[in-house]
Amino acid sequence: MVRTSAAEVSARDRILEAAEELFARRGYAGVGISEIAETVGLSKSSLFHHFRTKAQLHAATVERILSEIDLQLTRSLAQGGSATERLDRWVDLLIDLLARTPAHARVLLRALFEDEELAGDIDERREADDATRRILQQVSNVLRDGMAQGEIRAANIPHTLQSLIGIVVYHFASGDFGDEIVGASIFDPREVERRKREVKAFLHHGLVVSKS
Amino acid sequence: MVRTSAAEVSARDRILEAAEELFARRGYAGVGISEIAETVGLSKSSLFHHFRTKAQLHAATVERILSEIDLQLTRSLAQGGSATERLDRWVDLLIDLLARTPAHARVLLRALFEDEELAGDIDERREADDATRRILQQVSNVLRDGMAQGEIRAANIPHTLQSLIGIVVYHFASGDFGDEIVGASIFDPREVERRKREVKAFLHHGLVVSKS
DNA sequence: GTCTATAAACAGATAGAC
DNA sequence: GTCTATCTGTTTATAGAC
Repeated sequence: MVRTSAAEVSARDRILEAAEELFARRGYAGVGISEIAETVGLSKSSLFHHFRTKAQLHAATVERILSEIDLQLTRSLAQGGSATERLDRWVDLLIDLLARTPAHARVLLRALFEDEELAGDIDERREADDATRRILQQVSNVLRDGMAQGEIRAANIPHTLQSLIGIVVYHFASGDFGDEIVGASIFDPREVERRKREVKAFLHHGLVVSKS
Repeated sequence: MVRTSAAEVSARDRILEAAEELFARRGYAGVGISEIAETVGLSKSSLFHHFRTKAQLHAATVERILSEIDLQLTRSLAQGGSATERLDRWVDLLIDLLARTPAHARVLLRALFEDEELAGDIDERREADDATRRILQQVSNVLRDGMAQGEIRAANIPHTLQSLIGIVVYHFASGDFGDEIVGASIFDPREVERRKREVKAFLHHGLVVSKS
């Protein structure tokens, strides 16, 4: 990987930033290479110098997001604490990461749906899959630990993972629809803080008031 | 609206079925009119006889799904019961509806993300929006009733709606990724039943074991 | 590393015959 | 209601100069 020497952002990174924004808004098939090139201020052909195909550019975009999230979550979970504390911290941090860059959640969810048309064996895709596995393995470990300690209810772990993804990632990918439901921008700092509180309260108490 | 006289499915409906399947797999921009036409066994031009534009065909596809879901959920909620009972029934039925037709959840979630490129004022889109509003209003009412009765915890209703959508709809839209997480097809009847149990347990108890 | 020019395929949509 | 033929613009990708 070639790095530019100084503080200036490399052409490669500027392409990836523009691509993320556009892929988030219109998906893989909805964005043309020429449109990304225009946004960056390069010609179409220059993009093909940095990325062999459109599919590889997309895979690199997804990989960049997942690697960053994996890095930060790993660092946070390493700080220790009870399973409940780690789970709460995981939720807070993931929400912060997805709220800071609105394009993240959308690109990630869309990438899930677009797995069929992005099937080829691209290095970046394999790295993205690895990052995904690491992220999921770490939450699984927290849940398993919590269950062993009696801190966390004995739920089915895979289905719990799916619920956590649905609750956190879907919300920040829901765009105008989400805005309309909550009556404000889902990325408004006040609404982000509210989301953290509501998600954690959901995890701690569920919705239904216990009769016991 | 023109209806064929007998049991045979109209060309319009055959187009909508093929369109749903394809839009679910590759999204709005990823599917060509000619591909849909080929699947149905008609020429490209024949599709333009039934639907003025590609955007209208897509809107009609989404509208058909939402109207069916709205109809069934309305019927179910009308059967009465406590707020908790109605909420549980709502979850069970929505999961059944999304599990019965794998394309449904994907088309719906993708439509959320593709709101930008489908902005025009199409009749079918307005009807789809109305159905969505009715569906959400009905769950909101259940939640509000339950809170008034002390059956349901005093949570923020919009954020709770988002969580419910994330937990139920995302799961059935997650495709191969979801399959890999749960270690089986998410549409396998056993896994669907498990999803119902896990979601309801989540709603009733949360994840964390209460210390009180 | 960036460019212009171009290839070859495909998109959505329309005209008009039957 | 379905068809063939066609228009116009756009797509990904490549060749080759600088």
